[in-house]
Amino acid sequence: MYERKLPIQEECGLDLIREVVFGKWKIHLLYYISQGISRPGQLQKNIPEASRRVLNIQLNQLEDDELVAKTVYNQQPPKVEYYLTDLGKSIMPIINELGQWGDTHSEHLRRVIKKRLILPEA
Amino acid sequence: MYERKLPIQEECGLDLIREVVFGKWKIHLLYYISQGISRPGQLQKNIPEASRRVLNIQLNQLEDDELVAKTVYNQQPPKVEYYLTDLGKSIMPIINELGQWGDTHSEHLRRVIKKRLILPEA
DNA sequence: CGGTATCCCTCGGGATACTG
DNA sequence: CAGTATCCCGAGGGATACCG
Repeated sequence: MYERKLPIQEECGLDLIREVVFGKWKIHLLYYISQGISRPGQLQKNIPEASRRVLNIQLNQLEDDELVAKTVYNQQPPKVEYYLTDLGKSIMPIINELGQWGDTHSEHLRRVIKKRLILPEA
Repeated sequence: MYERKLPIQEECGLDLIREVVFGKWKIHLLYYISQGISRPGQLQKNIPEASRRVLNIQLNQLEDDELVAKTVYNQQPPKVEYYLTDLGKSIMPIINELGQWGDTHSEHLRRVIKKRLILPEA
């Protein structure tokens, strides 16, 4: 009965997840795209705290990771529509659960997070 | 029929989640603690890629956010045991799902992630 | 409207060494 | 064994301006 040195199976799943969805705005982007908000301008409006540049970077990464894809319409003015791939769709249930969890405990979470922002000046 | 400017409910859940679980090792820590690996030294062994310092920082944040708590035994040598709070327990199902999703798609994910690391030298 | 380039700066996180 | 202090670095991300 050897102990496993590295519980590869479980551990790596979490590592991979982190690589793919731990950008500051990635879960938001996935969420909004899943809601049919497909155009970059719309996404930007829904996440005003993020700059256009960062949003594009993270969209590109999501594209590289094949969680989203886009349709480019060759016209003036340009028009682009993002959509979830099958892989992207497969992760949405979990992201929705995360969002719900955050909502459910929002009061508590807001409290502890604020503490983090204020205490430092002690 | 007004459009909602800010879909506060859903959006904020995701923001809060990010604040609480998006440290580099937080989901790993939660996972291992949930598996009964409660002592700092053991956690360290299971996450050798992380330094002791960072692990402690993230454990402290998880503590601040009240996802985990610890028991300190006043003895020599010292002994500390972390455990999940009710709030922490409540998020484990989702984290497990994340891990499973990562495992399920590990082949695909490893492929696209590697691409990210190699292409840049073009 | 969509995308990228440049610049800059914060801060998360790694290494090491020290205290209880 | 557990925790913290110091030092340092790179990446991630914000602002702005410019091409298609």
